[in-house]
Amino acid sequence: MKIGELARRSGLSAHTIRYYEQIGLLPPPDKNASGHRDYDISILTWIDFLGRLKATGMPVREMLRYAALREQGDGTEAERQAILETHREFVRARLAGLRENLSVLDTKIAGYAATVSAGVPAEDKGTKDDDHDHERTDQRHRPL
Amino acid sequence: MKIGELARRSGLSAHTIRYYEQIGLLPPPDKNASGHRDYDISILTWIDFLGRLKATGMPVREMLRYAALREQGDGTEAERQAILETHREFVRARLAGLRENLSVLDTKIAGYAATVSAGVPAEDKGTKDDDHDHERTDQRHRPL
DNA sequence: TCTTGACTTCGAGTGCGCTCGAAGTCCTAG
DNA sequence: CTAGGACTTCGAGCGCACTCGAAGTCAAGA
Repeated sequence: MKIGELARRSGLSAHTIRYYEQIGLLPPPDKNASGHRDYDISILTWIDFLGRLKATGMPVREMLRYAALREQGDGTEAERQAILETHREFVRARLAGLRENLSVLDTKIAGYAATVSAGVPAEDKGTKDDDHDHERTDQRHRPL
Repeated sequence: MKIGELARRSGLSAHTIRYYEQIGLLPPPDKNASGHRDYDISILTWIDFLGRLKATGMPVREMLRYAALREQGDGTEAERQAILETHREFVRARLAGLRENLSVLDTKIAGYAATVSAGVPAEDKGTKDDDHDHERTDQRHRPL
């Protein structure tokens, strides 16, 4: 498979694929007589996994550590596992934070919904810690 | 409250606070006789909310839209609500993706755990779509 | 009085992760 | 034979969100 096809199939651009190879995220592929890159289909699995690491917020530097171990092959499994376990904790924390923020968002939207439907009384809907924007602070106690 | 204290209390740096003001995320605060910024405590609520938008992946450009509406005040509620609802969908999608990737991560870690404990047989643990790294592709069918 | 240190504005620099363009080579179809 | 397009390397540029430093002002404490 040449780089163009890999680009199509992986969703990365050919530019990005070369960049990933350059920094060491992708192993250097075989090249044909013309010097063109010739990829094994299995690279797609790896690219997919890289995408997941990326999507979960792993920085490229960390992916590089993992990729280097993978290249080294046997004997690096424990370290690779450790990297993934650490990352898993990171992802779990992110999920928790995201869930919390989502609920704040829900509350705030509910506040707007109340305001909009009830026709502006915005004050004293009692969503406690969320004053749902308290507008410009300088007009104290909103004159109405 | 002066900028230093706000920095301490908000977790942002004074530099970042001025930057946020400059781009329009924070409203220009009163200034005292010496030209120093004098913040109302309520700004903390707003900064906290901005932090949540940021933590959930809202780009600064979008926060700016929202902040501008907030500055405009009354009559912009529906639009602000719409922004938040759109963002909520975005966050939900992210959560779903994150959860999926987390489970892939779990599977992969389980694969490593099996390899490590069983002492290398790595092949045929049967985690289906995850060959748990398939090492260097050029050593076909792994010679052992 | 002097010094310390928090504040001001302004513009330049940083780190990340690509993204693009230039200049050249090579394969294939018409 | 020629035109087109995909490929090569190399290095520069970009968008985002800060982050920092320089140079100067000002207020309060020893």
